[in-house]
Amino acid sequence: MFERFRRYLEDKIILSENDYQLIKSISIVKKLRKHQFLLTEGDVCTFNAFVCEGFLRKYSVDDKGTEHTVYFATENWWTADRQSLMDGTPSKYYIEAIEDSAVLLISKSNFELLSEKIPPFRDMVNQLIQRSLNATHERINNTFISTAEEKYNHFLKSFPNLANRTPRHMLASYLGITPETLSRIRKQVSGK
Amino acid sequence: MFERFRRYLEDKIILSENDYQLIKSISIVKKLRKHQFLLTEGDVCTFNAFVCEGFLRKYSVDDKGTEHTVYFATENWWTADRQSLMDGTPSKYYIEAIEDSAVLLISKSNFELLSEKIPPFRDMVNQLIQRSLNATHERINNTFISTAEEKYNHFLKSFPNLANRTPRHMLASYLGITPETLSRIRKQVSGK
DNA sequence: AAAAACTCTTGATAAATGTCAAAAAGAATT
DNA sequence: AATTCTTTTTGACATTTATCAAGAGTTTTT
Repeated sequence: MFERFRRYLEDKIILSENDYQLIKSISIVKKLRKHQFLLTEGDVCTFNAFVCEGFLRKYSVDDKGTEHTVYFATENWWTADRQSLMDGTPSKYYIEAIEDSAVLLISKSNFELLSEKIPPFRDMVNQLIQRSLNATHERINNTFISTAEEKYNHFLKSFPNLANRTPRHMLASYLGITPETLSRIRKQVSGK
Repeated sequence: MFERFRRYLEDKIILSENDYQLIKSISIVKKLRKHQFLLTEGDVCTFNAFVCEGFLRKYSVDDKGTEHTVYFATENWWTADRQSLMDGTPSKYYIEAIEDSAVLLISKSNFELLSEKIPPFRDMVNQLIQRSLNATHERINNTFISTAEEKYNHFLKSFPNLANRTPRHMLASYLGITPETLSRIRKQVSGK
């Protein structure tokens, strides 16, 4: 499993063999079966997770019991609850495997160690976070600008490889609409 | 004006007098009158801006000409279009002074210089971006979870000091509702 | 101070999306 | 292959929010 992560890193930054050994030594492989949780509400998140294979989502549950998907993560993506990780507060989110998955866990302290010892790693992470922030702002903007149908089409265009893998009701909850509305939109769109 | 920024920095990190002199030497003070733009759509954003005083907002304009406020910035906040800044692409956003304001501009290259020469500065910035990302995720989650009224109340609670300063139609566009709906909500809420 | 230009509120109506219930389709399990 | 469980679709109806138009308040400009 670590090989995946290594290839990911090789693609982004240049590291010594020692660096890779250090990273490998602190990485924990975790396999998850479909429906299994990596994090549940109330937990304090203690890791960053790199997705080697599979498909996960992060979601919250509101007072009425409705799920709201805030994030998907598939191969080569990261996932965690950064808020909880940063502040040590209990998480409001669930992170659940949508498919059988394998992730690499790096604990908070080890992650800080890596950032300290390996500047290129630190810079890579900071750039990722920047990009993530940009993408999240973009998502907010789209959410407000678009109708349900436009949001659906925008998702298809942005994540063509996720479209078929994503259960509809999870996609609906990611778009902020009900499964029924999504179903009707899909019918309309296919008729065009 | 630089004094404001200095106090802000003193509050967060420990720097030498030399560091402050360096920072001061590359900071550009810019005063903005109400309605004046710091950035307009199509511009490439070339700076990070620290708000010394005043009140600004960042918004996009959709096909129908409707404005969508994505961000407010007041004293001690930062503003920029990071996407455009990072990639050198034309911005989709306007940044406009809502009140007479004074900002400190730091160009992209000087900002990188500071991050390189002054590690505490770099760390501070990275932490800010992390927090901003957390807040933005939180905002997305709230947007989906909440009704218009809840979003309004949440804004009041989160930014009590902005509530009275913010023109209603801009607040409405930040919440993703129309000014008319906001007006009706305010009437309801005040009746309680 | 009057006029003009915004901003906010109110009312009537329309459109989009949500809710609830049930049927249909698809997967997983026996 | 049959059964059970889950997911998706469909229909009828309700609710929320948007739209359009007009009027009341505020600010800004002349």
